Amino acid sequence: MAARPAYLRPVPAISARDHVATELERIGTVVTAVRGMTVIEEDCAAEYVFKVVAGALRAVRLLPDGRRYVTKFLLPGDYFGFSEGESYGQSVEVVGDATFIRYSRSSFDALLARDPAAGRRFFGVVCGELCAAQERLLLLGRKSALERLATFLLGMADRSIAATPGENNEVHLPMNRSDIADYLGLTVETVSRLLTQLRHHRIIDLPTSNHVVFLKREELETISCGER
Amino acid sequence: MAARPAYLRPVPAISARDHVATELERIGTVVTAVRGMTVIEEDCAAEYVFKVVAGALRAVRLLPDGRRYVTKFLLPGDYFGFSEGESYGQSVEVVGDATFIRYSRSSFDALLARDPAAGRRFFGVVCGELCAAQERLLLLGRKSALERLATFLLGMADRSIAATPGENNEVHLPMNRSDIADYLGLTVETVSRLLTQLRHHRIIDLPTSNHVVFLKREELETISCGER
DNA sequence: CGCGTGCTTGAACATTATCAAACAGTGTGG
DNA sequence: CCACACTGTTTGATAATGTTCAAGCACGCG
Repeated sequence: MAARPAYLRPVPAISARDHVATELERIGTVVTAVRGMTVIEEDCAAEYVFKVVAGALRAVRLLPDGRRYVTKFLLPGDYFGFSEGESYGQSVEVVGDATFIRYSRSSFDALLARDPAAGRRFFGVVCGELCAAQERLLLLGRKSALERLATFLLGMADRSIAATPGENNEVHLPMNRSDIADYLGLTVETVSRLLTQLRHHRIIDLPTSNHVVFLKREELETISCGER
Repeated sequence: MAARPAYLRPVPAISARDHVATELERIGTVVTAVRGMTVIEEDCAAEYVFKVVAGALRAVRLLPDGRRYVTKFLLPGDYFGFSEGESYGQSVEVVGDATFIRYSRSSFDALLARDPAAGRRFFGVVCGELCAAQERLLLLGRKSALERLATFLLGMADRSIAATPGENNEVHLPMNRSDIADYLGLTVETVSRLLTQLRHHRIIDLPTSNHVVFLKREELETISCGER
């Protein structure tokens, strides 16, 4: 088997073999997109809902003066494009070549309208997203730069495919320093400095700038929840 | 009519007169709670879902060392207690004496299971919450202290009852400085200093410490989105 | 080989936090 | 009714964390 980085290994389009999954399969189209492409543009008509199959994307919001915030990194299994109103609330761009499934909003809505199981399913999905967002509000509101970075690294490790959460000891980071900084509410320089600081303390290793190895996972965990 | 502050004026328990509302009405119990009470405790079994009728509450998350973050202020019309798993993800405490409706999780789930309209409704509600959370991620990640405060004041004005959004020129703040600080990821001192700064620039007035009057709304709006 | 992009490192600076103290408003008990 | 205590707010001086600006380095690509 070819040595593809984990984030590029595809996962099955639909994981749970239930009837909601079958219905979704019927209405979805598989799409691939290359690095840098914009999949969704903020304030444009919300015509589709998506699910990531492989690769990585980022959800982005901008301030009028150009300051950028990365709301979320989208990895295999994640949905995106949900919106309450007529238009999308944020842009979504491709970080590393990605494959995803596209569902038209009208057929998605029709599914919700006729099938209570689908409604409950997606209600749960969005509740989970909301909970994750709250976790990040805590991170941005009350954690130090180092704590944010440690939390991020552990979180990425837990989210990577085919990893037992809490046990994965290396991560490939599909995004660059600038994306990480904008995700953690820091600057590129600070992210870079803290990574080298962790490296000098032999808590992580950085074989390449996108490949992180945890040398002392427990210590990272201690840092991440602010216990020092 | 008694001069009750707007945040204590009750709103109808159920606003939209549709059949989902009727179903909800059947399964809800009205509850009142006094200032300081804990309605939901983080990590406890998620047995109920709630909807605020009057008053104000705060959703809170804690770090092991005691740092606190206020995830959201809950005002009349807001739902709370949604959770993906078995337990709540955050605590909810009463800020100003509150009245709310309590729905048991099992009857709420049953409603979702039999009624597609209910599923869609709450899917939409949670999507809206998610969007608001993303707005706040941008605020915490990329806005300055002053920008955060301006955004907060305008946001509270828009959310107060019986106000035309964008036109309300005064707000009563049911929460104290410490709550505001924990909501904006700042300290009490910074919040206080920035409020007096806005007052000295005659952008707001503070007849009492919880009553804010907008003297130059446009300027607040300019500040809030970082255009200066 | 040279260019470009992204990453790292350093020095000076700014913003916001921390520590400390004074002040205001409210309720309680003498 | 006043003194007192309590809580919440404001203000000041100092310090820390993270930013900004600037330059050098590394890797990949034409």
